[in-house]
Amino acid sequence: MRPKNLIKEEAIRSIALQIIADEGLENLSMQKLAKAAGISPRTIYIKYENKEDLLIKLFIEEVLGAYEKAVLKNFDPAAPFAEGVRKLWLNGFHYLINNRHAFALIQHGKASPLLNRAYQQKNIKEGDFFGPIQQFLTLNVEAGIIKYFPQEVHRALLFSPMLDLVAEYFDYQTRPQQIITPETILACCEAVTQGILISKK
Amino acid sequence: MRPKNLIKEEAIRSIALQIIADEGLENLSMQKLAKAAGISPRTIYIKYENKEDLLIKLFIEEVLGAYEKAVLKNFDPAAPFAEGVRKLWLNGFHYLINNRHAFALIQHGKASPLLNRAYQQKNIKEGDFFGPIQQFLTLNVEAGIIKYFPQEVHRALLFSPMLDLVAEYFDYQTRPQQIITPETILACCEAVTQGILISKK
DNA sequence: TTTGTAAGTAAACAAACGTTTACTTACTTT
DNA sequence: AAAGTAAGTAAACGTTTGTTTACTTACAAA
Repeated sequence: MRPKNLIKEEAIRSIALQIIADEGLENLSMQKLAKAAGISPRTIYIKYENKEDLLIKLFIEEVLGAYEKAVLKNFDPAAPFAEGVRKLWLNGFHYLINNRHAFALIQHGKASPLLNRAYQQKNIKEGDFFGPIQQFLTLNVEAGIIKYFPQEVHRALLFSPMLDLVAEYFDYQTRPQQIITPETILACCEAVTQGILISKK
Repeated sequence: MRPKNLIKEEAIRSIALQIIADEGLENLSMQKLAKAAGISPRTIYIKYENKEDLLIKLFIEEVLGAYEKAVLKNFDPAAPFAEGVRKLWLNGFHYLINNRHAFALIQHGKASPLLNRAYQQKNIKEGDFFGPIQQFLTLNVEAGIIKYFPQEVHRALLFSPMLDLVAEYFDYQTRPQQIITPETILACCEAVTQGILISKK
């Protein structure tokens, strides 16, 4: 039996991400993708059931999986709160600005009903997505260091500004001066941290 | 000369928004839209140059315009900082949870290169988009009440968690218990406010 | 070295795409 | 009341869509 050509599999995924980032999800077609990857449309269907299957696997496995790994790299849930948040911010920020295509699909994941549903199902099936972060937050709530919120709310407060700053970073890449510097990121990280600390009166 | 039927114009816009919210931008087609609105495809082309023109006008005029108006309703740039932010949060949150279709297109605006470009151009042409908020922030920076950041960064810190919470609100609408309550919103609003205040030591 | 078989290709399928053509309708102006 | 005209329709344009059919290729196992 002829073995799968893994290089072609990788080409499909990376070129699909590139088209989505440059032209949007609405402009990705199977035929365009095949032509850009230098393969027959049929070959895509050997590796993926159909277009939806390709998009979902791209989003969940290729993008979210790698993003989670990058964010959690060298992260210690037992670290002091401010230090832990800083680690997560810097990991996430550096990964995303160096992986523009992945960031683009993450943004699509918040807009497209198809990807949104897939994400919700993944979150339900594997409750431990970004598990160490949940553990980290629970520890700090129980220690009376930060305010209690449901985990989704904690995530919105702590990390959604970071994603917005990545978007601004890319916007400013085409302009003469970048305003999203490493110092900006650290200052913003401190601000969100300060926001959910229980203030010592 | 036969006058334009404004009811049909409104139908095109509202049904387009509905399709985008329910099926995603990638599943909106001119023929599908015409059929759903009970009109001929040609009629859409009387009011819009082409599909891109329709999407951009929907996004900029119909959605962002109305959103800006709702957020700024009864907002006073001279109000105390915490009070002003609270007003903006409540205005925005209530508008978005009552206008699911508008929220969906705003999310697409962050993902789709077409809409993203259109937004950037609008922002460059009319520098006063969300002008009263800029004024409000400048006032509070100059008074030494809040930390200085570029306006885009201020907006990321103050408002991106709110949009994320709206997304969570809709996610939880299909589940037995809503976790994003008015109390949650107020508590989160206080957290982001606390984050950018200059702490009195 | 031959053979079995899944991986891969080129070409095609019907359906749907964005947009236009040819025509009719309804209202304003005279 | 008649004429002029932009709004509107039904049907079609050529192209592209997602997916499949019929065939070839390249490798593992025998």
